[in-house]
Amino acid sequence: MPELPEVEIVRQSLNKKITQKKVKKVIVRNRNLRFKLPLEFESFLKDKKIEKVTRFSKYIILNFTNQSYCVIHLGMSGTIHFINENKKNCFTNTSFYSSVQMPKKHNHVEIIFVKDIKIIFNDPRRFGFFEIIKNKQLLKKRFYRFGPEPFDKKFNKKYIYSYLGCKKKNIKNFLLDQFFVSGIGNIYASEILFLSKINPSRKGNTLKEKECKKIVISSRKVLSDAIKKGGSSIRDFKNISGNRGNFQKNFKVYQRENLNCKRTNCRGVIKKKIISKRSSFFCNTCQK
DNA sequence: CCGTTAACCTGAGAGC
DNA sequence: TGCTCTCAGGTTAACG
Repeated sequence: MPELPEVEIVRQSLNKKITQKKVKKVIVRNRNLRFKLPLEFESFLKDKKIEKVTRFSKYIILNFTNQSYCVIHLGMSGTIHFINENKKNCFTNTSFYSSVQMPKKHNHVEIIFVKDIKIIFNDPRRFGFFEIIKNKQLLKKRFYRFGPEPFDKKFNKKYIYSYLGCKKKNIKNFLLDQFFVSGIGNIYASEILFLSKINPSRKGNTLKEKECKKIVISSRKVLSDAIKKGGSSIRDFKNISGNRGNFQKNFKVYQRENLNCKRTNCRGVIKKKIISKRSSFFCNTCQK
């Protein structure tokens, strides 16, 4: 489901809700996630206190006060629900896939804090996963191969131009490659290329420096706009606190096949093309 | 090393 | 209704 903006929204609300809270109990109903949940998972979390909740790329990182960590990936369909037993019907805006009614069937992990506050990890497809990381060095090691996030100043024209070099892979796949750039997924890759006026099928080695610059600017714009709008909710998601993702209303190309191009003075029509088994949307007229 | 493919899963929606 | 097929916001092991 979630790309950088959606994960950031989840991080923000989690950070508000569980900072300084101590884990009282962990219940695992299904260990068979994308990677099998380690056997020591429950005991590792128990009695640890949350210092803060951070994020790298599409990963949520629970930072414990003793400098250890729990890394969470939501996969395609994972959601985190916040529940305060003292205030019934209190959900955070951490769901982008499911409706308010959580199908209990897919509640795989519950982390219960003091004062009857808990978070529930729900994931129908089970592509999501948890990892425990014992110290700062190991956390650094976990992400050392990852490319910079678009907001990082290392993600600049020169970096992109030299990384693409003579490589023949198409630019759409580069944007999805987390070792090149971290946090972009299938929706935002299409949106970023539209804003950059670059056709998703263009081979990496054909991009000019000026186009690399455009990718820097547009990826920052698309992702930060999406965060401002609370992320994208493709399914008809609503939650009780009333917050929901709204960026889907701003999509210029994603899921707009056969509709008119939104760029001023462009009379093009949005096309859909399967690139490496994943759908890409683009304007055949203004994306060269 | 590079680029592509299959595999991991469930559920919704389309078409018959 | 019910069956089959396709598709979905991601990652990674394996292959040529």
